[in-house]
Amino acid sequence: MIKLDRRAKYILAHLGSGEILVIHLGMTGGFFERPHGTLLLKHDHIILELDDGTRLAFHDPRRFGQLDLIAPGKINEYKSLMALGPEPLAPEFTAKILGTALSRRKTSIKAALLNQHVVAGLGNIYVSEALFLSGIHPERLACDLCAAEVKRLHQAIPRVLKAAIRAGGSTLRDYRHPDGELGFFQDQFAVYGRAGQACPGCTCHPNKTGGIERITQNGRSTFFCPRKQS
DNA sequence: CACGCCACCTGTGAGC
DNA sequence: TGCTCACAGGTGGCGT
Repeated sequence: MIKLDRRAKYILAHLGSGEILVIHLGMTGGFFERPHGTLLLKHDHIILELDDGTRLAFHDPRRFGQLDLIAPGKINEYKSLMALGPEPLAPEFTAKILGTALSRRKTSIKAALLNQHVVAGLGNIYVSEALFLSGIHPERLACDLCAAEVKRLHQAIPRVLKAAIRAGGSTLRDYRHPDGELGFFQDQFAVYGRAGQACPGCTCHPNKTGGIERITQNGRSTFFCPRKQS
């Protein structure tokens, strides 16, 4: 392997052969060292032997992950990467670009942000968090947002992602691994998974008003504060 | 084309 | 205690 790269939620491993190994960790995928002579674990699906002899296992209990070996020069034809939207942490991600993309979407802002063609790399958790930070109701239509709201969203998205990266990512309740370190951003969630609780800095009383609410949009949970998001 | 829905998969935890 | 079952998520295929 020559170098590791990333695009959206995909890891790109450039091999000496010119091939590129495209890796998506899915929900529960990850690489773990399995020294020679040690046993593989249940859910170790693929074994990689590195140049220095290190034996790595791709461990993925739910098998949502994927590995694709792309022939030299063919990465631009790889469909999963072709139509991805801008990287939210790159300079190319401007409020104007975001606003233009959203103005063409006649779906909820929640669904639009989950769409990797609009912005690349946001998952269900971070969409809820970004909408809360922006004060935008998740059921609003993407094309109905005003410029000020797009601007707030454009600021909130990198803020949420950077905070999550700083905290080492998020580890949800059903994924634990003896060798794997856990992320701790889940402890900082403002709304995600906190239905019925008070949101940060909440001045209303959860027991009287209901606190954070959970709804289902396009088959996925959304958490939001109906008083702070409109 | 754009959108919604469902399948894929398995560990977890609530409820009986 | 032991069982069943709904639920969680990212992506892609399919139907509308």
